[in-house]
Amino acid sequence: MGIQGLLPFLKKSSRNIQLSEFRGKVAAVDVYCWLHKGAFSCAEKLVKGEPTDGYIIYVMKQVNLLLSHNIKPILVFDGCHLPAKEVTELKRRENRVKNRRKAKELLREGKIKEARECFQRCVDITSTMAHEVIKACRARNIDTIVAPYEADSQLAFLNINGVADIVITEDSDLILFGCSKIIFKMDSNGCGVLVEKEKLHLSMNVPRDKFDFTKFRNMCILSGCDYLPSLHGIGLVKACRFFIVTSNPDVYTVSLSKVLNFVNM
DNA sequence: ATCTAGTCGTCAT
DNA sequence: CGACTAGAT
Repeated sequence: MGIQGLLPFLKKSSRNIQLSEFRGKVAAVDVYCWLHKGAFSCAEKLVKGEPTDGYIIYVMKQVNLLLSHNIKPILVFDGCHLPAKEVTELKRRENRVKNRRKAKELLREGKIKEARECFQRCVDITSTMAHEVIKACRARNIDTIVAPYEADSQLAFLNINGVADIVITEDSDLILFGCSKIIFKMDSNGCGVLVEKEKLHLSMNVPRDKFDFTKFRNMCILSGCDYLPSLHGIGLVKACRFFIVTSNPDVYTVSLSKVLNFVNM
């Protein structure tokens, strides 16, 4: 679930853009997002195990959109699952099985439209599908990378080290990973929302020289994240208010009573 | 005003 | 994954 409500919180650090602004740049792409959207168009065939290239067509359409703006794409794929997220993965698998049963049932009853919705809910992006897209890219000389684990950190690495000027994703965690420029909600017209690291202080309501990225990251962690149970009643706004006044930027050594006292709970 | 937990949409005809 | 929202605090 990442950080709840991070993108709306960062409205002052965001602006609408068009891909044409990034002519000549290199973009690292979180392909999982495109794979998932593309799989929607051919969900039933994928679940039934029937051959389809619908998702490949969609990914390549997006790739062509970047190329048409003279942007060089580097497609980053997910590698191994993180052991820390195994529980989440198991729940998702369970959900898929449930929806698959329901889809087949609806199909028998002749409720085609409702069945399709269930099929779309239980699509799984397999490594075989990823490999098909990689082959399609290789045939067209498009760079692809398979990350050791989740693509997030690989995307951030490429951006921080200057290999990629921008990152294209739907995952707000990339902001915490330290990316300088991220495009969210990119549509098929090349419009999207750009979030810049250099503008993060605007959303925290502090002057640029008072902004500390570590504080920002710890503020997000305090508001609640995937990796550990979170404090009830503390969201981004309260976490932000706390970190503006505290001199200690370390979320782990700050005393709990201090936090609770500050937000008067 | 803020937080939580649940539901819905992503494609494309 | 996020967006949106009803409902609780």
